[in-house]
Amino acid sequence: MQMAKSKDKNTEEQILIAAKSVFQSKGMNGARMQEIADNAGINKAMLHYYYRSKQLLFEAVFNHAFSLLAPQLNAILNDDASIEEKIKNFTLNYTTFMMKHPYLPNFIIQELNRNEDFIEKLKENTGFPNLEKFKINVQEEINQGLIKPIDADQLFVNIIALNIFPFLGKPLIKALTNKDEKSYKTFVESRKSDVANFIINSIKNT
Amino acid sequence: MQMAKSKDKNTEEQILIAAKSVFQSKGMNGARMQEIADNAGINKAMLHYYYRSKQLLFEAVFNHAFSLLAPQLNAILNDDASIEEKIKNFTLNYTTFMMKHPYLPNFIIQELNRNEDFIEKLKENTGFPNLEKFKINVQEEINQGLIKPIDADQLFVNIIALNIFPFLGKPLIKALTNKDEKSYKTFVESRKSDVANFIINSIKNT
DNA sequence: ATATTTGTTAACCAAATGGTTAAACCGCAT
DNA sequence: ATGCGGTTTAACCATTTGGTTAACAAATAT
Repeated sequence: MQMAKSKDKNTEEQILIAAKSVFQSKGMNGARMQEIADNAGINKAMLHYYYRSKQLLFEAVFNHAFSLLAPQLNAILNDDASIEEKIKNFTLNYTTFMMKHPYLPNFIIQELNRNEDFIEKLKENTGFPNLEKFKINVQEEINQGLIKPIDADQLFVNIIALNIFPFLGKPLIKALTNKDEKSYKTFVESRKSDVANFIINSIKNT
Repeated sequence: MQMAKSKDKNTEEQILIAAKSVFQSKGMNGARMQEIADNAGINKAMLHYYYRSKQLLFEAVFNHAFSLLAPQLNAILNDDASIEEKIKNFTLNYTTFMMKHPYLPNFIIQELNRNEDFIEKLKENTGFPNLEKFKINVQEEINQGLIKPIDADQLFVNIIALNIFPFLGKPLIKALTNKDEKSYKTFVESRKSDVANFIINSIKNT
């Protein structure tokens, strides 16, 4: 029977929390099993006891991270609001969420670039974001004359680029714009609405 | 005196070429000195003969990479064309350039995130991009009523976000938009003008 | 020619690292 | 109390990895 349930559950979770922290800030290649163990306050052998190998532990962390990102993207893709509403909601929600998980975008982008095969597995998951509905919505609003003609893929990439980049390029942007941590935060905060307005200004018919 | 100049020069350069290739595709943590040596077709000891340590070899590669990026940014910041012209030129030039060096943006962003202190050294270099002139230009055009009011920092970030992100998020975008290598290339090619129009549409007064 | 400096290599080294093992530990059922 | 299953640890192991060394080769200066 399972016993010491509270205890083992706790250890397994502690490991995942520690692994998240280390993998997300250092990446697969930079992460050290010993550091994860120290971080979780346990013996290194426990990592292998619960998750066989570094690779599998990494995948547990990565899949969890991606499972946080995917719903954010689906939010804009699969609801029935107008394009304008979608963009406003997405920009606000996504930025708010990422300010709480600032390592997430970088981690995912970095690891997807490290191993291109990796995303193939993700595509098979149910819940992997699908653009079909968004494309239809865009086409409808173009036909109705609400927005200017634009390729839906391009629009989608523009939306996520404007929202994600401040988290990917933070060190670069901070240096280029001479901002300290505090003013950078204000800067990103402001983008919660600025970015939506910027996009809508561009595509909306007057 | 210096001798065997052609030969040593050649080896040193071969090392840098190989190091560029390996560091840019695998990052500092993922790169292996042995792989660089193999790639350059020389003995591993040569790497240390010419560049003392992995760290110094990495910095040589990184500084060179950044010295390719910086002029791209300066191009938009320090000329006297109108904002509209600047954006058009930058978008075309930057995308054209990066299609030839697709690993560059990712490499720089990734390594700046790995070591935040790193950018401090870069800031000291002459030629580190400076936004002052761009800010003035933007303010002038706003005052003249040519473009809508917008914070110059936000505009700048939007411009580079839209241009850089397709190279950072390539695996993700490819998967989300169901594009293969060829159609992704077409997609990015199209952005050479699409992105400029998108931005200008947003900020230009009619 | 030959001494000297520079370039190159194979062999080696110490530290780090992912992973394993055997024994100890702990809560519980009998 | 004893046995048993899951849990935890210290010690250990093999491999990888950045880096060094000592000897050798090649080019140049004298």
